[in-house]
Formats: sequence, structure tokens, C-alpha cells
Amino acid sequence: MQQTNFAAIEKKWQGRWEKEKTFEVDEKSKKQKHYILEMFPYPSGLGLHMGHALMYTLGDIYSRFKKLQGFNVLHPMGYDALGLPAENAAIKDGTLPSKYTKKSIDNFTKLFKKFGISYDWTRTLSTSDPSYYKWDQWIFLKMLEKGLAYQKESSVNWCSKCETVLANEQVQNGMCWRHEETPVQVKKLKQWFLKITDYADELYEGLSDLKDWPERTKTMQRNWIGKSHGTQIMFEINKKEWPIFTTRPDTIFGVTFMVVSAQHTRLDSLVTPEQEMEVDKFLKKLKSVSEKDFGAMEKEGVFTGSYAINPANNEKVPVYAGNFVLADYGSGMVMAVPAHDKRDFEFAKKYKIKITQVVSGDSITKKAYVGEGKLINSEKFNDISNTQAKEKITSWLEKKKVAKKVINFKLRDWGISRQRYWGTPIPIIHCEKCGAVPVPQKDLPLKLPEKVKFGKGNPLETATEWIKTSCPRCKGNAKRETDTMDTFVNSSWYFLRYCDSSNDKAIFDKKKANYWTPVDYYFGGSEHACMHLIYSRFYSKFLRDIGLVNFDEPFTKLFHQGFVQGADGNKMSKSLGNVVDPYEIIDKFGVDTLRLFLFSVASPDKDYSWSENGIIGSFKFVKKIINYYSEVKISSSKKDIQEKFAQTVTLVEKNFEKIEYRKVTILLREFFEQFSKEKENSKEILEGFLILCSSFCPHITEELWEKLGNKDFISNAEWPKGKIVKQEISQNNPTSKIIEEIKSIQNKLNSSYEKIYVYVLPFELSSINQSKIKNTFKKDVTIFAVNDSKKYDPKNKAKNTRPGKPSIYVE
RNA sequence: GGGGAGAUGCCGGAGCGGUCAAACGGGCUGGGUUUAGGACCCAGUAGCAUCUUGCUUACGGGGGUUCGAAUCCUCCUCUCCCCACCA
Repeated sequence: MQQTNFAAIEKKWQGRWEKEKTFEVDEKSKKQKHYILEMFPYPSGLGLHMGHALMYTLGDIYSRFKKLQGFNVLHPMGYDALGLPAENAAIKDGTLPSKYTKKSIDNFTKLFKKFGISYDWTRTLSTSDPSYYKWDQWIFLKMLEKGLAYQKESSVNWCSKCETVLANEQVQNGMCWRHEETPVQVKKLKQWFLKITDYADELYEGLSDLKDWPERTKTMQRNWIGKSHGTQIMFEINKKEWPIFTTRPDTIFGVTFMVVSAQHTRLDSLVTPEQEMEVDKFLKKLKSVSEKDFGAMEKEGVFTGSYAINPANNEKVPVYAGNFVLADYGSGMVMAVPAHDKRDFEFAKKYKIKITQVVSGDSITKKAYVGEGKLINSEKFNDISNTQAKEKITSWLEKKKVAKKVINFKLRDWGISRQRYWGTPIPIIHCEKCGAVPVPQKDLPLKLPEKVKFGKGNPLETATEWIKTSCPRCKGNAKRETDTMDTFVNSSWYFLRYCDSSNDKAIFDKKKANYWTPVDYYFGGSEHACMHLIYSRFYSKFLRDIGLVNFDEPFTKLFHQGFVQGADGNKMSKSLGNVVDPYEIIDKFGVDTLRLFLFSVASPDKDYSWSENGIIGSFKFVKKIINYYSEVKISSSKKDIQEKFAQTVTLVEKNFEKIEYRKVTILLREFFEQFSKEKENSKEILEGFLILCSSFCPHITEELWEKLGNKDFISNAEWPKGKIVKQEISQNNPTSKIIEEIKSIQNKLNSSYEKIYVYVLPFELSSINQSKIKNTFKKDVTIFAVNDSKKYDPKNKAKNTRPGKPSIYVE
């Protein structure tokens, strides 16, 4: 047994793959295409952790498997390089975002190469590259053209000291991250939005076609888009009509107040002079718009002084401004029915507002009753079930022309404006005369200026020369838009750019994109379930509508990997000191062992804790394989090994397909246990086993493959043939099984008996030869199906019955 | 506040109606082997028993469906994750 130099083997094969362009692909292949993608990383300077290692190996294993199966596999990688951390680094220690980003990207590339990930590096891209974000701008202009990009006022978190908009993560306990004593304020700015809501229904309905997406992800998206059928009811306030959306028109007679969002643009028009002070005081109290805090906040409000008239009974109810009503959902005002809504109930209790029960059911003295029931206190609708009442009251109000049925979505338009530097500049010029004018396409990319100052405000505001420009329409004085785009814009279509990443004439070649897309298997974290994965779907649909792509859904299959936690079960973090550095592990055990171990512990969609002991187990297995291959004699394999191999191949294939890598490792171990007991084996078996292992352990399998005398790479090998797994049905005669059982009981029994009762499963009953049993024992034999309610079974023996294993009672 | 996932033996975790005292690792115990490296091999690892297939107790807790539940339903308790200016 000799020491294996893993590092040398890894370097050798990584070099050869690169030299021979093993993983570079094009559209000319005769093989069937397969597009495998892992969500590209944000290259953060914090470096790489086991989570990255897990995620990218996850895709790589599948990708290598597909290649072995004979597909033309596209497996690219790039960097989602624009974003806040690079800018924070600039603010904190003066590093230029571009420099920071480049360094981080180099770090990541190093890791990917170290791991032997099979990327086609010729297609790599970085979103911070103007040749990439040029096309972000191009798409933006297309959306503008189609009326899908527009400006409106919207609230942001604002720190008066930084004079900057704050991200949610920069708000800490309502204070600025850099100025602990400065409370975050709410500020309104004119910002750019993309009209994702135009696609709300298609995004919602399309989910049911995504058969190979995790159910939970689809559920989350459905809840996010939040399609709900309801009724819009007109309430009159100060002689003006206010439409109110509700899913509970049946409770209209229980409305005792209204709540308008504190952020509502028309709030001012509701506040009476007497209440002005109170309302102002309240608004000042609402510090942050961060929705994280939004939910945690206690329900609070203030009376505006106005009253609304309930169209159902003409009752006057007070209008409050509240912090728990969303300005953008529905009409920004809700009708409150405290008897039957939890939030309304809390609010009514707090401000001592009347509570009227209109659906009979539990008492409402302590909490709201949200269940079903018959209507009460509802005039002519009394005694109707509330579900029926929804319809009836709606049509009654419709006739009175004060209501209509509507479909409402929770999804809001996508605010893409960021008052930051390290993002894609929005290609707009603000002209004093012409307003917001798009930058002409020929002027793209609109590059980020380099002469900026970081620290206070939006750095782009300090690029005075860059800002100053002339209007493309009237040539008059104009200023550039200084907002940049949300980085989710960049990641919404990057998978298309990989198909033709160096194209400088077009966003991509349509033919190439149509060949590779849609992505067949997409790997990434579940935290993206409701953002990136919805935005990408939206972008795809838009690009389809302008004739660039020919699919409806960008990702056919989707897989979410779990988290790798520290050995203590907590998230790996520096402060907890439980971080495991991939490089250290590789130095100790080699990449292949790590790759194997990452999928030996748990199913990859689950979180699991790192364990040093565990990796030793994988290391042992790798070493066993190497040792066995150095000793085995090549001749022929026994028949049972050949059979087991065929079976293993089939099962491995099946489990790879389901990303059940853990089961694959079990199958590989089991098969290895069996065939490595032999001193000699056939070349076919020896090579075949290596192929099965090569997705996990590409380097050492290449090495052993070469030692077996192969000239080409194992990476280019052909997947071995499997056989249909024999169904091992234990159909060995139930009658003789019963006889056997009775005999064994006879042996143990001292006393004599006259009657034999046999209990079998219902479906087995017909296949039992009762007379044969009778003849064998010359006793009275009765056979019952286990579910026979009239069976004689004083000792309750029937409960032990199993398939192929009857239970017996004698007396 | 809303949404999602989960709870299995000493540990990590499979299992998703019968073949389950429960795969596969790790740990531990006993034996062998080697004594040169975190080495290797075999057996055992809920309790009891007449220790080749027997009984009892077991898959967070309670209740239910079923001939039969770790697996299905329901309630409870606890844990983790996500929420649109972090990507």
C-alpha cells in the first residue's frame, strides 16, 4: 500500500481537461443537448465556504453524469458581480468596487478549478462587465418602449447623516448601520418600476405546468403572487368614492371602521384639520418602511377625522390611518370587520371601536371568529350561509352599482431603482423640456463613470461631468439618471447570455439560444424561490413576447440544495468559529473525497451538519478503491457480480436522475463491498464501476482508468449498460410456507391441539391450497383473511401477519 | 404578521401503509491482523427469552383511520428557513 499523491493527480487531470477542451461544447453536435446550470454566485470578498462547494459540486455531478449518458452538455459559469457588498467595501476601506469584484471573482474561479468542476470556461461572463450590462440596458429600453417600465413615487429608508438610501440590511433596529444614533426615516423618491404585474396571471397559472419544480417552491410563488378572487366595493368618503377590495363581502354588515395605509398618497385628503396634529405625530413614529419590521410592529393607527359610508347599510364608520395596511395592495384601504378578522379585532380592541358579529359561530369576546357560519345582523341576508352570502351580497351590491367582482394580486410592480453606484446605470436622460428620454441604443452601453466619491449619498451624484449631457431629442441641457438597477435585473436573463456570451452585435444569437434553452436542470438555493425565480420567469415571458426566445418557462427542472452547517448544527459563521475551510479539507483528503463526502451524509436538499468523522469515512472508501485497483487481477467476473453490476447501474442511473446522490453512494459502496471480495474481476466490471464513481471522484477515476490502459478520458466514456432490476417477489408458494410455519409451531408446542387457524393477507387468500394443509396435518384447518371481521382469533394473532408470512393460532 | 420546511436509534441520516428493531456512514464493544502512517478485516450494538426466524417496548406528544402506521388524517409542543434596497 503506498501513499497516494492526490494533489498531483488533481493537477494532472485538471490540466489535461483544460488542454483537450473536454468540457467545451457547441451547437454542432449530433448528440441531444442538455443545459445544466447552477445559480451563479455573487463573488463576495468574504470568500468561499462549504455551501459554495456543495452547490457547485451538486450541479457538476449531474452534469458529468449527463455527459457520460451521451448528452451534449452545456454547463457554464459566471458571476453576478454587481451589488452592495462591493460598494460597502468602497465605503469602509476605500477599495474600488471594480477592484474588489475582480479579486473576488479570481477567488471563486480558483475554487471552481480546484474542485475540478466541468465548466465550459469559454462562455463565462460577469454582470459588471459593460459588454454584459449593455444588454440589461437594452432590455430596459425595450420594456420602456412597450410601456412596461415607468416611474412613480415610492418610499425608501433614508439616513440623514449618510444622505443615502439604506438597504434593509443596513437598517439595524431602526437605526443606520453606520450611525447607530441616527434613526432611519421614510423618504419618498421618484423611482423606476417594471410592470411585472402585467404578467401576474400568467406567472401564477404557469406554475401548474412546472411539473419538475419542488412543490414547496410553487406553493411559495403562488402565495407570493397571491391571486385572489374578491369584490371591489365603493365606499363614499367626503363625497368621494373609494374602492375597497375585500375577499369577505359576506361580512359587509360587520364593518365598523376603515383603515387606510399610513403610506397612502391620498392620505392627506382624509385628514381633518382637527386631527392633523395627531396624524403627523403618528406618521413620525413610523420609522422604517422595512417590511421585516413592518410585520413585527404592533398594529397601530390614528383617527383621520373622516367618515366613510357603508354602501350596504349607509352607516357612517370612522376612517383610521394604520401601519398594517399596505399602500400598494388593493386600493390601500381596507374595510375592517373586527368580529371576523384577527388584525381588525386587535385594532378595534386597542382603540375601543365597536365590534359587530355578522357570522354566527364562536363567541367574539376574546378573539375574532374567522370560521364559517350563518349570517346574523345582516338585514335581509340573515340565516344564509356566509359562503353563499359572498355571491348574493356581491350581486346585490353590483345591482346597486357600488361593487364589482375583481381578481386581485398580491404581487406588486418591481421597483428596480437603486440609489447606488455598483449597478447597471439606467439608460435615461432627464431633459428639462422633454422629460425622461431614453438613451439612444447606439450609445449603449452607458458605462459607469469612474470618477466618483464614496461615503455620502449616491456616489453617482458626484460624477458631475458624467451627469451633465444633452437631450437626445432636443439637444438641450439635460442630466443623466443617477439611479442604477437592482442586481436582480442582471440575473434575470444571464442564462440566455451563456448561449452566446461573446456576441457584441446582439443580446444573443437567436438560433444558439433556441438550441440550448430552456435550462433543463437548474440548481440553487430556496431563498430565491420568490425573487430571482419569479423575475427570471417574468423576463423570459417578456423576451418571448418580443420574439427573442421560444419558450414560456426558463427552467424545466429545479432543485434546491440544503445548507451545510457547522459541526455544532449552527450556520457556519466566523463569530461562532465553526467555519470549515474547503481548502484545508482538500489539503488533508483531496478533492475527490470532499466531493464524495458532501453527498454521503444527507440528501442534498436537506441541511446537514459538517462532521470531521464523516469525511474520514469517505476517505477510507476512496482509499479502499485505490488499493483494490492496485491489486486486482484482470480476468473475468463471477456471474452474480455481473448481475449485481447491471442492477447497480440501473439503480444508480435512477437515483442520479432524482438527485438522490446519497443513495448513489450507498449503491456504490454496496457493489464495491461485493465485487472487491474477489481477487480477480473482468475489465468490464472494473471500468464500469469507475465510470459510476467518476461523477463524484473525477480525478482518481481518471487516474485508475488510465492505469487500466485507456487512452481517452473517463470523462468521455460511455455509461455502462444496466439491466431491468429483477423484482424479487417472494412468490415461493404461500401454501408450503404455511405448512412450514405450522411445523415449526408444532415443534415448540407441548400440548396437543385439534384446530388450526391461519391468518393471511386478503390478496393472498385465493392462492392458498387449503386441502393440502389439511391433508398434511390431518387436523381441522380454517383460513381467514386478516381483515375478516368475523374471523375467530382469540389471541389476536392476525395483527402479526405480513406479506408472505401468515400467522397461525392453534387450539 | 405572512409564507415554507422539519422532529427517527449513542450521532449524522435513510425509509413515506405490510418484507422495519429500521438502509448507509460514524461512534462504541468484542475478536482477528498488522504493529509503519488518523491502517485493515470480522462480529455485535432496544430489552427479555428455550439467543435460527419468539415476546415486549420503540420512530417529538396526544387522539384517529386501518386487519396492519415511522409512514395517512387531526390537534399540540418544539426547531429551522424565507419575506421584494443582501444576493
